[in-house]
Amino acid sequence: MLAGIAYFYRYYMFEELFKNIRQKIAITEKEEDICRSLFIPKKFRKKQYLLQQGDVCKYTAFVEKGLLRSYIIDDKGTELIMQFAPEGWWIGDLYSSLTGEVTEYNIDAIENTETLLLTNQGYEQLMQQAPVFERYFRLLIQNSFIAMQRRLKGNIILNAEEKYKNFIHLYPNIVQRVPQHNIASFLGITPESLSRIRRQMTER
Amino acid sequence: MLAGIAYFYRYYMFEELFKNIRQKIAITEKEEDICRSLFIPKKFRKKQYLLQQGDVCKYTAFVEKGLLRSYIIDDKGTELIMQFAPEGWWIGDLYSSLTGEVTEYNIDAIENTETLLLTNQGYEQLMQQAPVFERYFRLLIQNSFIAMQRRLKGNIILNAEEKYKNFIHLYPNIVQRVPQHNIASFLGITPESLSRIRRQMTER
DNA sequence: GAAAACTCTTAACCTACATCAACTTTTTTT
DNA sequence: AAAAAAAGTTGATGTAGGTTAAGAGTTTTC
Repeated sequence: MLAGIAYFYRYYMFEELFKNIRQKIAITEKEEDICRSLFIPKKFRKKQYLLQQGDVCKYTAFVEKGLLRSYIIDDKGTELIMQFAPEGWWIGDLYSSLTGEVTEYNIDAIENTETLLLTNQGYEQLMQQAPVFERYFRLLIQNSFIAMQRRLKGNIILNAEEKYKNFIHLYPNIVQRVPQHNIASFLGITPESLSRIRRQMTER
Repeated sequence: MLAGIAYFYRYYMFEELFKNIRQKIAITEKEEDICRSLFIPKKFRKKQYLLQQGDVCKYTAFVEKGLLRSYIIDDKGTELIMQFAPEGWWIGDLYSSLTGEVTEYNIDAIENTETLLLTNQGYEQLMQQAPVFERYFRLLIQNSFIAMQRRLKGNIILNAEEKYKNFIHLYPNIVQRVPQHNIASFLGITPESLSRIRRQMTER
């Protein structure tokens, strides 16, 4: 009976992950089990850190429920949000994980969040034990790259208002869930500017 | 004798490519041959297009010698250079290749350039015939993603002068090889601004 | 449920960089 | 080697968005 509960619990925990994986590749029962053995469920309460600058990144996190953010802090002490990670997104610092160098990123929870952590070794093991994941991660990073390229482009050619409209269009759900100044930070504009832009948008 | 020359020629053509591949993965003679059968050597003269906006991207190019650029043209008709691709770099439009949608990118040659083209089917065949390349491309895109992320960050937090200095630091060789207004375009600043920045830098 | 800590708004002022326009220098074409 | 085209410079002027500062909500904490 206890085992049954544990099984159910584990099954429930991996729901989003397997949904996400199956959108990209076909996996067998066995490969599912490998995942269950390698991923570590972990919850983060609001404001709790998954990674802090100066650390070496040990995990890449998959978000099952909730919302994380990664950001850097520049010379003047201003935050620049690099990524929001709601349900179904991965977050971490690939560079630090790969090289073992310390990270400049901070990752913390905007909402109470349930994650599945994959350690760096876990990642290697996954690749060896279930090589289909080579393809899964290739596709994942491919999409991230394309998204990042677009974001860069938007960042250069759009003005502040267009950036905001574009953001609303791309991530309507995130707009509802994060404080406004976080969106400003993601867009690379000041909270004051965003506030003015929003007023102008309603005035017209 | 002719076969000998052809062989030598082909060997020579693939030099950079194999060097690049071997930095990431180990490949066998057989896999080398598969490459030789799938890549199409093609030269581009200065200003010649590899891809134009409105086309569907059919090839991804590896640069053996020379220098290509990819850029988009915004509403006001200004070019934004997304990438310079000197020897040892890949260039194309991943999104258009993957989806079959038309591209917004233009790719042309800044210098006379020798490339190896991989068609979209060629890519699929390569993956099937030599699955190690799944890993090669994953690593490749992983690095591109990290680089893109850094570029975005720099673009948001640095001022124009810092962006230029950063560029010189990262790509000293490219600075020598491309016209100054192309660098301005890559950095998302005007040629006039870059000219003024350079004057200020020598004055001090 | 009062205090403290965030979050958002508004206004006055400032600045980095864009725009426009004219001119010089370099490179390419014929 | 002249003409044309492309690349780079310089100055005057404009402006989007940053900065500073103060106040008004809102949410969290104890």
